[in-house]
Amino acid sequence: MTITIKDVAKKAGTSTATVSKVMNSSYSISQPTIDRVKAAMEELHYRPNLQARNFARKSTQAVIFATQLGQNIGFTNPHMFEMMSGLEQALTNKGYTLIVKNITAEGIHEYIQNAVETKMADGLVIHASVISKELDELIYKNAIPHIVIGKPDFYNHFCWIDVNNSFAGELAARHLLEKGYQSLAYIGGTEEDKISMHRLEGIFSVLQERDVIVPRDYVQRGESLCDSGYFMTEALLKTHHKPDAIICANNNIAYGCVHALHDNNMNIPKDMAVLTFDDYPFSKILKPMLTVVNIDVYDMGVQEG
Amino acid sequence: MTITIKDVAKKAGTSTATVSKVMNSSYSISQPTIDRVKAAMEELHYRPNLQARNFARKSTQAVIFATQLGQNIGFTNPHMFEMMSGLEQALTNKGYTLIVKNITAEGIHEYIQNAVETKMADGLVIHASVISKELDELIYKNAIPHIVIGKPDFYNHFCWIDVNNSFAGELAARHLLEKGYQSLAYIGGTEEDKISMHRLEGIFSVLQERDVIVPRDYVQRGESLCDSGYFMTEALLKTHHKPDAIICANNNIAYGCVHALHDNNMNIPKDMAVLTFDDYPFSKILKPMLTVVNIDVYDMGVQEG
DNA sequence: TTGAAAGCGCTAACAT
DNA sequence: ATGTTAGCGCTTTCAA
Repeated sequence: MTITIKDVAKKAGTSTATVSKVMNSSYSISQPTIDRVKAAMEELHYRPNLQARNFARKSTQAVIFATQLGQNIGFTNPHMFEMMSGLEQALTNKGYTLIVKNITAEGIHEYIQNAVETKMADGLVIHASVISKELDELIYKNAIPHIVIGKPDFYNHFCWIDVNNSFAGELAARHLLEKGYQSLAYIGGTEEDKISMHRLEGIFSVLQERDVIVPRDYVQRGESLCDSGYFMTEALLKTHHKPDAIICANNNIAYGCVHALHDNNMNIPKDMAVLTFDDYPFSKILKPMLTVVNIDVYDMGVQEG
Repeated sequence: MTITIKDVAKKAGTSTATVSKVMNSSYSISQPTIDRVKAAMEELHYRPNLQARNFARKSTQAVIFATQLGQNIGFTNPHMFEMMSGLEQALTNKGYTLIVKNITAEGIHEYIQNAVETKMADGLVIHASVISKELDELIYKNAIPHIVIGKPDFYNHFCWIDVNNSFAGELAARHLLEKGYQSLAYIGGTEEDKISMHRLEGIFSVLQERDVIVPRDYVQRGESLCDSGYFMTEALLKTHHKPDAIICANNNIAYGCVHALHDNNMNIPKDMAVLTFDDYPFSKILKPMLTVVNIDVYDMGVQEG
């Protein structure tokens, strides 16, 4: 029924080995033979069976992206999908296939072990939200090809990459100080929000280095929501000495911040500078261009390749 | 090196066929043999090679989700990832694997053809944003197992599912009218936003059925953004006869709407009812609970299974 | 109830 | 430069 390498070989009057060699353009085959084989392939509409090929080659040409999905994840964690998209792109370029797998930190050890033992994929990309110490051990002991996206928060042997949020924070602070702003405020997520905390750390390190003192109420914490950004900004405006620049932990917050300033008739950046970290979607919607420390999460996915 | 079915057979003193039969619990094997084989598998830590199994069975146990990814997609299309997550869930339950593939409407025909011919997957899930007439033909002629997510906007043979947005609109309108609201306004996306348009259609059909006349300025169009919702709401508040209920096309818009009402000191739902369509994230952040026509996009993905 | 053996479709030594 | 052949690891008919 389906055309196999045998059919092609027969039609071309060669052996299957020769056909294989032509396909993989390895070994030396004479031009006439190549032509005959190619003609036969055309004529028969031959398409090699990838499964058979990979099986014979003992490779899968696939990479598993293990992360926590579940309801509302599309809304709560766009960054992850952004990375996933970048990853897919990179893998495609290298002829790999992306398998997406939903898993929890509890289940991952078993899953990965099984995936590796049953040879489901050649490599793994693991979101930091689902790693564990046992997983570290498993991966280390078995030398499983992997990469963790996001910095692990415990001692480990993982190979990981992350956006250097602390550094981004430093950049942000330096930039503002260099522009002449004196008193920087930060409105960020909760203490659990590591990204926000890292950005704050970076900012602090710069301010300390320059002996700038930050009033307690210059650092506000809240949810990563439009509204929360709004309220935190209003809180800042009520402080004794108003700051002259606000660094927002992320875009949701920045959104609310801009709103609040607008409602208070404050001009950006004249009355108040506003800075945030991700480009999207500000490039499109904000008339007063905010300063943006652009971090390419998509690109982070691409780097995995 | 790796333990194969042969090793198990040897250790259990049987043939590989028997081992295979034990694994697939088909055919009749005596209990003692089953025990021996299982013991051998345990002892050797045998793990069947899935690639080999699928190859022999001529199946891949994989489904490709073809959609358009690319930069910022995580932010612009959370719904899609929501569906993807549901899909993954459903596939996992059936022992299938989800392959995610980025593709455009231009490239999909070639990709799918290739994917099918080279036997990359057993089935396809295709996002409506990348379908085309040629694809329809290809899939129809070759009887390729598939499902399109989202309603195609041209005559076709696709097997597709979609959220019935028009019906959701009807529900919304009926609900409000039954609660005693008289003049319904709609703030929605642009004309290109099909979801928004379908919801509006549903609303109109109910209003027409009851001979309710809708003033022109009761239907506002804008971007699917927080800000846009804000401005559209303010526009509504400036109309001659203010409406007593606002239906928002989606949550971004609803977000801005609530804000605007708040800024205008209007109480929800006393002064104005607000209704929107997706649950998330209102369940968490809004004190005055909005009425929500909950559409489970995640579940839509699950249905694919 | 079990086993022998012929594949699945391709690759890769090894020979020629 | 080309062909022979033995796999890859599992399934599945067919016979015993």
